[in-house]
Amino acid sequence: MERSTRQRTAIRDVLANSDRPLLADEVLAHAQTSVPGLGIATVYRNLKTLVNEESLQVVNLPGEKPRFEFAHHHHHHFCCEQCKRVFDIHACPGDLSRLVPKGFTVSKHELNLYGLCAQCAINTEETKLS
Amino acid sequence: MERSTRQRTAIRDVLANSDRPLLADEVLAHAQTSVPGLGIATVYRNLKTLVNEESLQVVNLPGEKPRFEFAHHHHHHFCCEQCKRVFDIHACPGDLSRLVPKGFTVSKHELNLYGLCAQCAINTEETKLS
DNA sequence: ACTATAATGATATATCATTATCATTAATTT
DNA sequence: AAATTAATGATAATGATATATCATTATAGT
Repeated sequence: MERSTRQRTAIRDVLANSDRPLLADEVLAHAQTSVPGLGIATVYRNLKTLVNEESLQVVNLPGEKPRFEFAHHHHHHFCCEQCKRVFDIHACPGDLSRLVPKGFTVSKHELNLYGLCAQCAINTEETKLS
Repeated sequence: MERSTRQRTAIRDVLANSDRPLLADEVLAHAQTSVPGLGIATVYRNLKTLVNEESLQVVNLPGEKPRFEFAHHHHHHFCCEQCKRVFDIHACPGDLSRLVPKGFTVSKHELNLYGLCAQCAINTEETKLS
């Protein structure tokens, strides 16, 4: 059966406590604060397991490496063009079947927004003023 | 200077006459009907050139290889879950800045719809009846 | 504590789309 | 028609990422 290890716990905790999807490298870096020797292979192994058991969702944005977050209700993503962090967006435009041609059926949709996050918007504003 | 070759013309024609984004392999297959000996390297070379000069747009869908289409006005994509073809959707939900948290600014968005295209929806319906 | 074996870490290797290489072909210019 | 050289085609090489390998470590049941 599955065993509880410090590595596995650390990896899961990092993802459980994140409010945004993380890169494998980010998971590694954060988890290494509690388990210094942690290797990237273990991160990949655990991510794969969690994805297979559908605990984790993969967030794929064009030109970006996959990010991972615990599966939760339907939502979308916002990618900050400055800091490159990806945020969850819990609002949704709703039913979009009106957008497709006659005869097409829509079963799901994904929406990615791009722009500046609050933090980067402030920094950009400050830069302009100085 | 740039020379006009049968290969280049064939590749451009395929893309110019397509109403949906095509995979490199699809471009190759279609262009080979007019230039049988055409190689994949030439397809990639020409795609790259066209993307660099911003004539072509790259369409990246999660888990899919890149597709290519001539650049035109803002639009979205519909991916048929059955035949895997990707269609352009010219309708748009419009301004989505209402969806993001306070302080965030939205500069662009991309929307991917999934479901069945008209053709596959009919086939699925027929299968159910038989 | 002992045992069985799941899990790990380091790194070699696989994968596979894309690019580079280079001999050959063929489109332009003269 | 000849010369120049851009473009092509075949395929080896690359690059980025993820996985496999395997000796070692450490968890959990007895």
